[in-house]
Amino acid sequence: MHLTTKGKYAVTAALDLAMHENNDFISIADLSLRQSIPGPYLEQLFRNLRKAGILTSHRGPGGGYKLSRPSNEIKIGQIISAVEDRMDATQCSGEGNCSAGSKCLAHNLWTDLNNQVQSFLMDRSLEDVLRDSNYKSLTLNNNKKLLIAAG
Amino acid sequence: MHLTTKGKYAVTAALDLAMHENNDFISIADLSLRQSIPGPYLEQLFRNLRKAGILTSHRGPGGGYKLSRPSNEIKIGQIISAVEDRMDATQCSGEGNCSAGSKCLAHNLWTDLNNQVQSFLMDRSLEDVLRDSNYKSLTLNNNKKLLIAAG
DNA sequence: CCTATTCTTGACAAATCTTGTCAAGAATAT
DNA sequence: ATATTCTTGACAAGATTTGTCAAGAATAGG
Repeated sequence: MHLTTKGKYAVTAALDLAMHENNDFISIADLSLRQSIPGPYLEQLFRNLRKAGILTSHRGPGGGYKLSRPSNEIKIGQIISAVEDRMDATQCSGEGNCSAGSKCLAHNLWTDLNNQVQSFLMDRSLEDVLRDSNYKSLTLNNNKKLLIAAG
Repeated sequence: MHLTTKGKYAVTAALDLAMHENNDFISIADLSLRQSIPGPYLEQLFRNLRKAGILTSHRGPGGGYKLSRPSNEIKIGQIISAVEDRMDATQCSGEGNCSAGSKCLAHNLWTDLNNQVQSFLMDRSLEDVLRDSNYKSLTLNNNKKLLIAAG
């Protein structure tokens, strides 16, 4: 089970696109700058997201990328699946031949873990994550700052 | 979040030790053979498990390793913690400075995922896994075989 | 039509990590 | 004594991740 920066970059970039959902297309250059992700690397990741039908692109001046569906219809799990290829925790791709042709002692454990993680990621849309993460955090940070300043 | 064969080998080996809990010490050679894990590699992993207080060892003829506690008191999560050093899914080791000094858009998402996975692994002891995995699977396999043979 | 912009594609390279190996040494049972 | 087995440190091959690059195609705007 490997969740690398690849997947995390992809999610972050998609969250940025979700934040600017009403805008038109957003260029890789802008995204790269805002989220501190190397442009050419993001390019590579966006290939996969486009192929997976998650992003729509447009070339030429004013072109760029945007989400192909509303942010509440795109699950984090879909994004990760599109860019990560080693999320499976079993040694046998789930086939149950991990130990001399049959299931290893831990096979069911890893399968259960797979399901757990998969559910977690598929239960959360971009919208969900935005609602529950940064805005709230920023507010908290600001409050804290004000309190500190006031105290 | 990286769960590699390192962690999986360690769990498998610990499960083997748990299966032979009543026996005395078990040598790396035996374990290596039974579980198809490269001996010298297992050695390396067992260092960490010993340092973590999960295994007890004894040198000399008849020596080897055994669990330092009953198998129902050893959690899968403890084993994984002892050998894997990149299980954290955040980019910032949980410090919340993942994006220019403050939390990135996905920070809370990865923190929640960490907790989810950690709970899963800490909720399961070696005994739990043994009870729920291989024996049952073997039984199912045998039944299936019998049914196929009978059909 | 020309030009600047921006995605598209394929290939490549550096850095890091994982996986596995080895050898010399220390403890211990018989 | 001797064979067995862990102990420790270091090292190396392979795979993966991360990041780069360059040439090309589409397109908006003048």
